[in-house]
Amino acid sequence: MTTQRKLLPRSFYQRSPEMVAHHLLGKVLTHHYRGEELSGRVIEVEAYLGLTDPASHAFIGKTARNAVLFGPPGIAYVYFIYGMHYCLNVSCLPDGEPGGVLFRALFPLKGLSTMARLRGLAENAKPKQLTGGPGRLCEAMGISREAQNGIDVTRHHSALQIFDDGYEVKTITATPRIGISKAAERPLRFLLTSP
DNA sequence: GTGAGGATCGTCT
DNA sequence: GACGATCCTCACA
Repeated sequence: MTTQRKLLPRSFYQRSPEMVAHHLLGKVLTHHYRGEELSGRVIEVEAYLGLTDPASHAFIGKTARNAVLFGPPGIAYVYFIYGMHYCLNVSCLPDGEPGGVLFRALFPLKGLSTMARLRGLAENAKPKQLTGGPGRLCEAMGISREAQNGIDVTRHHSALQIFDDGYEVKTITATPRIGISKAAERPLRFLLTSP
């Protein structure tokens, strides 16, 4: 089971957000936080298509906030929402074409006690309480806009990276996206049914 | 167990 | 000046 883990290359992200979202399930998100490794398996994501998707931040055109989505693929896009939460995305498609994938939930693997502390929870907190939700997983992983927006997740020395550890994905379920008001009916949310 | 409402601020009009 | 790719708490059943 413990095969060598491989850092996902930029070409992995240079595809449509739907494809990238689909293939990101089961991969491992890792953040080097103050000398400690925090990591979790990706179990829920959503695709945001760009100029053709009214729910996407990129739909309105390029602005200071969403510039990362219009840049090269494989870059972390972190934004602040509702005055209290951060959400983590990774950019997709070639340079110049906007698109991204939102990380909605992880299954925590390493650094559980640090995650619990960052979330303000007890050591024995359930995975869902720790990293089940876009805002929660950012808090648990120590991710903020100032520090992580614009980071290249395909570089070997990046604080934020995504690996393939050989985990075999069994069943993927597609459902409508959560918490949006426009184009809410499109099935662009993907999740693993058995982590 | 389920549902309503509040917190709180960066970003765009 | 309005609103949002959310989360938490507190009623009520």
